[in-house]
Amino acid sequence: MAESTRERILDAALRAYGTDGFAATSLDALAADLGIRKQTILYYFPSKHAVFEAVVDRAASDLVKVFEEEAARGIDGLDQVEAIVKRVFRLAVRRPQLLGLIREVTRPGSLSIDRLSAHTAPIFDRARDFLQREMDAGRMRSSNPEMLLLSLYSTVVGVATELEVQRAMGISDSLRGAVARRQELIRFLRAALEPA
Amino acid sequence: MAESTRERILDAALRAYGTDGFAATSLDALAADLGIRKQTILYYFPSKHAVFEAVVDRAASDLVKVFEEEAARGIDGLDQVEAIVKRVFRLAVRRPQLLGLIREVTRPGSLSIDRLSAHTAPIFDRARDFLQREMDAGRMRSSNPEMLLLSLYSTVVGVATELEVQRAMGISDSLRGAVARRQELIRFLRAALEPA
DNA sequence: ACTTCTGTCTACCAATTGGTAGAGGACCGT
DNA sequence: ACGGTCCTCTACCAATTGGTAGACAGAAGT
Repeated sequence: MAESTRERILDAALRAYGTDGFAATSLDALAADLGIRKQTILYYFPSKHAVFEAVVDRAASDLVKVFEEEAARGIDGLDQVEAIVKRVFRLAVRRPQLLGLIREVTRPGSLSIDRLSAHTAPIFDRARDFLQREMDAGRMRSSNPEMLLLSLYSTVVGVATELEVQRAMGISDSLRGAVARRQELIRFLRAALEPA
Repeated sequence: MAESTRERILDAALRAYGTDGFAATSLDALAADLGIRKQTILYYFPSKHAVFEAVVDRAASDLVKVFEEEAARGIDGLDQVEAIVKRVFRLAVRRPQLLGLIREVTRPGSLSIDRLSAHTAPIFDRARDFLQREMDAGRMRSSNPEMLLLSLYSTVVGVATELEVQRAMGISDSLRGAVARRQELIRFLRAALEPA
């Protein structure tokens, strides 16, 4: 079955908001990209901002699903960290706009940050518990798990999404480049996390 | 002497573009914030985009200055990394919009990325050389210096600027919080970089 | 006194913005 | 055949956008 109009709108909106941003994407541009009129968009969503919120909701639940799937496997220690990094990279390669949207939402002064937080809070909690558990078990260098989580988040998301910075540094952004980046990142994280 | 109108415009524009973004900031809003008409802004700058470029230029050279000052001290190994992290954090606390602007410019699909790169390329080169030198001297775990630089960049900038993510994780964003974050980050980086 | 230059303003403008009102077609169950 | 619902459209609209033209005031040079 062909994708419903509503779904097509959300797909196009994710692409546009994830690369150009919310403010820079007009309803007219979005509609033109889909070959429809903006009034059709406003039939499915009450306002431009409502489109954004729907996109955030869907992106967040996609993201959460990835983590839940991974967590369900119940791997231990640094292997678990490595597995998650690999998943995030696969996502960054396959659906770069998704991480772009996260970046858009988490910018200072964002409107829909709470909407995103509501989805992600449980996985943050779970991640923190995981780190604490691993530290207690001596499989990971002990430190403040919240701060560590923040460092991990920044590193992984940054390496996965800061493509322009990479270009500026002269790093190749080919697929082979992505694999190399991932490998180097995993080595970096293992070194940072291994117990002394 | 009172600040010139041109300087006042650049200050206000940095604040606005660094928090709300370029597209979301109209010339009218910018002018209203300064108590002038937008035509006065257009007297000093030929277009809205020219204002942005001027802001990027000034922000980039401020940033570069910070690094050059630090590099001039010629510290070795991990102490140098720690000193730079401290500088970046001081910047993040004192002028958060400056890092916000960097974030805006480095977003995928950005227009003025090349303008920023032109300024920062020399310090990236210098940083890469520094890392290579330290590895050769055995003061740092050896790995690909370019990739390592990217990991460092992501981690430092992320921890310094991802305030909304920190809120979502339940981390305090007070000044004391910033100090704690910095301390934890330095421990994290030391662990990641120390030779085996 | 006259001119020139600098800076800020008022008055516009065409294009674009998000959003409303409602027509009309396609498909539905009856 | 027919009323209702679903979907997409045309036709508008008021507000806002970035940008132009030019008036006007003050200071400076001559």
